[in-house]
Amino acid sequence: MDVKTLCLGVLSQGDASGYEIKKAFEEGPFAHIHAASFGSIYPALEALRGVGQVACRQLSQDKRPDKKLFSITEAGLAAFEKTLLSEPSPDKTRSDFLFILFFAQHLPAEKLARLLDQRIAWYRACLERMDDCAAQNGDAPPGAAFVRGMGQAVYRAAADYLEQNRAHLLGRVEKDHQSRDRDQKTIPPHASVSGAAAE
Amino acid sequence: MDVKTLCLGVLSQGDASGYEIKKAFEEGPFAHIHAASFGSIYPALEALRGVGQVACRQLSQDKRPDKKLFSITEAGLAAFEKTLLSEPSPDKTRSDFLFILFFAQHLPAEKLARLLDQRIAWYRACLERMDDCAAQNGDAPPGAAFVRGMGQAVYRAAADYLEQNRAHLLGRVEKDHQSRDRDQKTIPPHASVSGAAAE
DNA sequence: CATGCATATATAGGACTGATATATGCTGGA
DNA sequence: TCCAGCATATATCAGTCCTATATATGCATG
Repeated sequence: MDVKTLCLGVLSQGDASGYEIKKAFEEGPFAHIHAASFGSIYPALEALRGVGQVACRQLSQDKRPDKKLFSITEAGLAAFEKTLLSEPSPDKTRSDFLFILFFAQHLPAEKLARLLDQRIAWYRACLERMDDCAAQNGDAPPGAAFVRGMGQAVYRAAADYLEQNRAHLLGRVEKDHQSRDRDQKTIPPHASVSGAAAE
Repeated sequence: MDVKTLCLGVLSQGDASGYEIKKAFEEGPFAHIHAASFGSIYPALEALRGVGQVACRQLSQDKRPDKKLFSITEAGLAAFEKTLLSEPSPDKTRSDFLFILFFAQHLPAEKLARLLDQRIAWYRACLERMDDCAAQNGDAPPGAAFVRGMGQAVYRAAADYLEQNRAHLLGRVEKDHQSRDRDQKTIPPHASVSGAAAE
C-alpha cells in the first residue's frame, strides 16, 4: 500500500490539501492505521495529478498561506477500488518504545518510570481524541466505525496493561540492579559482559 | 532507532548471523516490536564491523551454507546502552489490513469475510507462538517478559474485537450494498461519485 | 518584542524495503 | 525417481519513503 494509494483513500472521503492529508494520518481517522510524511505525500500527489487520478485547484486564503486543494477523479476512484481488492501485505510495526523496554534492566529506574508514564498518558490522550471523534461523527460509514473501534480496543488494552504491570516491572528491575551491584563487589566486572541479568 | 541499533540489541542477547537476526524480527522475541529486512541488516552489520562494534567469524557448516556469526564487542555494547537512553521516536504502524477495512463498503462481502477470518487466524497463531515462547523461556529478563506480555494483551484485544464485531460489520455492509442497489434503479448513477462502488 | 506554534508547500540526502540472484540440502508429491 | 518448493544463508539494487530543513505568514504567549 504505497503513499499514492493512501492519498487516494483520503481524497475519496473528500477534497483535501497535502497538509490536510498529512493531518489525517497524524490525528485524523487514519492516525493509528498508517503513517506517511510530507516527503512522500507531496510527490505522490504530483504523480497522481500527472496520470489524471487527482485534480488540483489553487486556493488563496486570507491570513493563511495559499493552499492546493486536491480532488479525486473518476479514474482515480477506479484505480483506488481496484487496489483495495489486492491482498494486504502484513502489518509493519516500528516501536522504539517497546524495543527500549525490552532492555529495561539496562535503564535507570527513574528513566524507566518516566517512559512508562509518558506512554500511558499518550494512550489515554489518543483514546480521548478517538472518543470525541466517535461522538461527533455518529454516522460514519461501517468500515470507518469498525476500524476506529478496533483502534480503541487495542489502545485500551495497551494502556491497561502498562498500568497494571508498571509496578511489577519496576520492582523486578530494581531487584536486578541491586543484585548486580552486589555482584560487582565480589567478582571482576568483566566476568559478565552481556549484562548477565540473573541473580 | 536505526537498523544498526536493532542489530546491536539482538546481538546483546547472544551471537547471531544476519539470517538469525532477521528471524528474531520475524518470529522471534522482537516480532511484534520492529520490522527489518535483509537489505538493511547485512549492510548494517558490515558498517558495525567497520567501526568495531561487532566482531565476525566465518563458520563452515555441514549440509548448510556457510554462516557469518557476529558478536557484539565492548564498544558495541557501550554504544548500544548509550542509544537506549535517547528519547524513543513515536511508534509507526503501517497496516494495509486496517486501511482496506476502513473502506469495507467498497468490498464484496465474501472478500471482507475472508479478510477478517484470515486476520483472526493470524492473531491466534501469533498468540500461540508467544505462549510457547513464554512457557519455554520462563526465566526471561524482566523487560523481555514485560514486552511479550504487552504484545499478548494487545493481540488478544485485537483478535477478540474482530471476532465480536465481525458479524455486525458484515451485516452493516450488506445492508449498505442493498440500499445502494435500490438507489441505482431510481436515480442516475453519477449522482453519488464517491460511493459509486457498485458490484 | 521575540520565540514558538499552526498553517502551507517543497526538496535533498540518506535510510529502508522488496525483489532478485546465487548456492545447498531436504522433503513431499507426481 | 525426479522435480518443485522450501529452509538455510549471504548479498545487492532500484525504487520508495522518512527526516530534516527551507521558505512564508499570522497568531499567541511570555
